[in-house]
Amino acid sequence: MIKINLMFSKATEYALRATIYIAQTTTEDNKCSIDDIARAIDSPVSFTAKILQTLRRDNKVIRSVPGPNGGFYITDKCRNKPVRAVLDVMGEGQVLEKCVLGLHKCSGTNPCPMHNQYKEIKEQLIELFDSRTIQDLADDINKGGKFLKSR
Amino acid sequence: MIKINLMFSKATEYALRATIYIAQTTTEDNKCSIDDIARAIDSPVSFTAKILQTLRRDNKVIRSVPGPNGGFYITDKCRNKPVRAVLDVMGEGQVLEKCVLGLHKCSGTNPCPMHNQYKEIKEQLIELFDSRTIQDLADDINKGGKFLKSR
DNA sequence: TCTAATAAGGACAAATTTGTCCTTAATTAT
DNA sequence: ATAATTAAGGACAAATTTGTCCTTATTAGA
Repeated sequence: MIKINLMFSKATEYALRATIYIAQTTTEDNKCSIDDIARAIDSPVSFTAKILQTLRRDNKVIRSVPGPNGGFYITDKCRNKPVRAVLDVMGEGQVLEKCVLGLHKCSGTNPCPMHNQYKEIKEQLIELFDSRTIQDLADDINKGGKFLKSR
Repeated sequence: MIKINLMFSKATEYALRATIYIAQTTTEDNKCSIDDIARAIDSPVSFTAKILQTLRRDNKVIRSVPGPNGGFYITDKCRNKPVRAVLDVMGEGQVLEKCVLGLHKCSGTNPCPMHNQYKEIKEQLIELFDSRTIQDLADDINKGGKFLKSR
């Protein structure tokens, strides 16, 4: 049995991929369904449905309407949010700040032995998730050569 | 309820801290006990015991002997292994290679939209865990100003 | 050899994460 | 209004991770 964890929970990985897919394929007038999304990002349908509920909470990331021609979509305002917004709504916003060795309080004044070197990497990670927007990543896919599932 | 996951499992975090503590405080003639370790790294005793069993497997990272004056210690050979060795024995050696979006096969030929930028960060992470040795980190602590638990 | 000290190991329990299924609610089109 | 379509939401189940506890094995020393 091989381990494959890193960085984010499965739920957050699905959330990131789903959000990017929604940004890539929908407008307010052209929504997509749970089934579309799960197929496109290669995720379990029912679990994905749960995650989409979280993503739409308070309209922070995506929106949805039920009924015929309903489904999920994203507003222009949300498209332009940093990817970090997805982490936040999934409750993993602080993940990028965490200590590699798991100290509850690891900082310049109480550093773990990895702190100083890891800090620089951490800053790049934070910059990456704060500077790239959801739309940004969707555009990458539409330009071609980038994917949301393995082939 | 706040989330605090990142990067490694709790088990691996404890494993890293425990190994560093053992390198910091023991020699073949001066071992330390499970209780010492759990106290020093602020981890649950019984769970730590389990993790230590894994770490000593095949003498890959640490060694142990039961009985009076027994306990855990590390050989010079193992001290000088990269921290990556701890990840390997904990079954998380591949963690650093993983895709941030969770694609099973994310690579230059099948990249996720984060791949290119994340690759550079990933390389630094790998370099960090491959270049720093266990003893290295233990020395940091002995020099003072670095810690294995929060104060 | 006996006892004490210590780790090894198995069985189990609790907590969390991942996932499914079914019913209800909302929306649209007829 | 009614029917069809779709998401919302709750209850539950499975899998994994985290953690505990108890018994056994090993070692050292008296």
